[in-house]
Amino acid sequence: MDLDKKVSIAVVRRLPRYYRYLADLLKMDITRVSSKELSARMGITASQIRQDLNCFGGFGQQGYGYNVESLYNEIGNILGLNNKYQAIIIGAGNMGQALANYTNFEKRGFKLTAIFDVDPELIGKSINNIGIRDLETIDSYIKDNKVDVAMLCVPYEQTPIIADRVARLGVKGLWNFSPMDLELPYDVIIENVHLSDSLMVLGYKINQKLKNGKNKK
Amino acid sequence: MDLDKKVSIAVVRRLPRYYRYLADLLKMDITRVSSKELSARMGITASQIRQDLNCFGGFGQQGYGYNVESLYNEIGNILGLNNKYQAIIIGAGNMGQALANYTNFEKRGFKLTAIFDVDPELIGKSINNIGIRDLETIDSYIKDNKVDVAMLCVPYEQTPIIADRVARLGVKGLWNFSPMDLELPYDVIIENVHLSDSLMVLGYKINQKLKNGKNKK
DNA sequence: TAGATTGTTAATCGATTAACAATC
DNA sequence: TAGATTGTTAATCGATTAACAATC
Repeated sequence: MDLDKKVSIAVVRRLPRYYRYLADLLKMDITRVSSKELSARMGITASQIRQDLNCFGGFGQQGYGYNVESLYNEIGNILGLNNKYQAIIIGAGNMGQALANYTNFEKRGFKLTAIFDVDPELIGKSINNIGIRDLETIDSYIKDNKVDVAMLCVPYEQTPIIADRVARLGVKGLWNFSPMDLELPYDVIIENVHLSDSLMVLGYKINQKLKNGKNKK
Repeated sequence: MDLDKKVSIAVVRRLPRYYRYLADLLKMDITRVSSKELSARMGITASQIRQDLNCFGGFGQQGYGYNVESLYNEIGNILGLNNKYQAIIIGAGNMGQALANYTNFEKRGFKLTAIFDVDPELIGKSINNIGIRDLETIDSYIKDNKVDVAMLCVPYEQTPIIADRVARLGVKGLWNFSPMDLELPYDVIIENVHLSDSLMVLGYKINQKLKNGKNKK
């Protein structure tokens, strides 16, 4: 419980995985788990599991292991899933609509409150009970509603412009779906989802496998 | 050009980023770039850039740097963007539809040939000129059409079942959008897009920032 | 108590950065 | 040629793994 030594991003990115595996165990009514058992399930070393968890506190008990439910809750807290960060989606195209239909924002610590677009066809409609508003009105909306997070699903060229605009208005975090690395001169947290990068990496991996297959002959 | 020392995944995941930045330079009609200049743009060290590129070959020239266009093409080749991996989308819900509307598959080395779903309302319709077929018919489709990649956008519970099914049929790679880590006893390449994990990490980062802000006072 | 398993320190491994000879 | 910049080796840094005393 002392900490505030900086936790590396590698550790942080494993937290949601732990959380998922613990949810599975919970569902199976398993009440305790050792780092060794979890290691076998997850395919990472028991040592790493213990190291990772100890970045945040001593959640286990010698000779016993970890209580599944309490560890699950602890990790949920660390991830801030109990938050209600006010979130908006900008861009109601395919990706924006897919996101808007995501039903687990609240379980992840977010609350979707509005969607914005420029298309008159879309403005006024609703997705999942969330209204689509005119992008022109976004400034006052953010000011009035203390928006914490903007989810950016706008076309490539628009992305840096909109990102800058909402960052100026005090949004704390951006979830960016455009294939670019945003650089903002503000103190804004950015989490990128680079789908096309991921796709290219998939292509690379398949190539490698095929190549190696041939070489082995 | 010797290589086949294994390239680490960290390096591979940077390749699409290099590719994007080089595309930007190309668009600006910049013909040459040094690792130092690229370093300044990308915010990674020049040393790392040179190390990364030299995993694949000596693309530069002493005293000159790198030719933007040829480096761009080289990286495209390494990523296999000239491939035409036959791809199908399984699940025509929100995410599946968003993917189906993605227009750059061919630029990324993939060709979308079919979409599958179980919903009678959807079967027979088309997205982006690609027909939605009955999931029941997927086995014969994969056999007849030599499908390389399946993009999994099916509900959580279905995912491992469908993944196993298409893996058995010889699909080479899976692009998985379900929040689970697929484990298949086959030699299948898996690339995960864990959107909810990404969202939780965003939440974590925002929490940390807020916490540190308070501590600093 | 004896056995099990953590929390934590120390050792190893791999990735990043620095340095510089090679060379365009 | 002199200057610039690569390719590559060596040094550093950080993350993962191993080991084990502490303790439930």
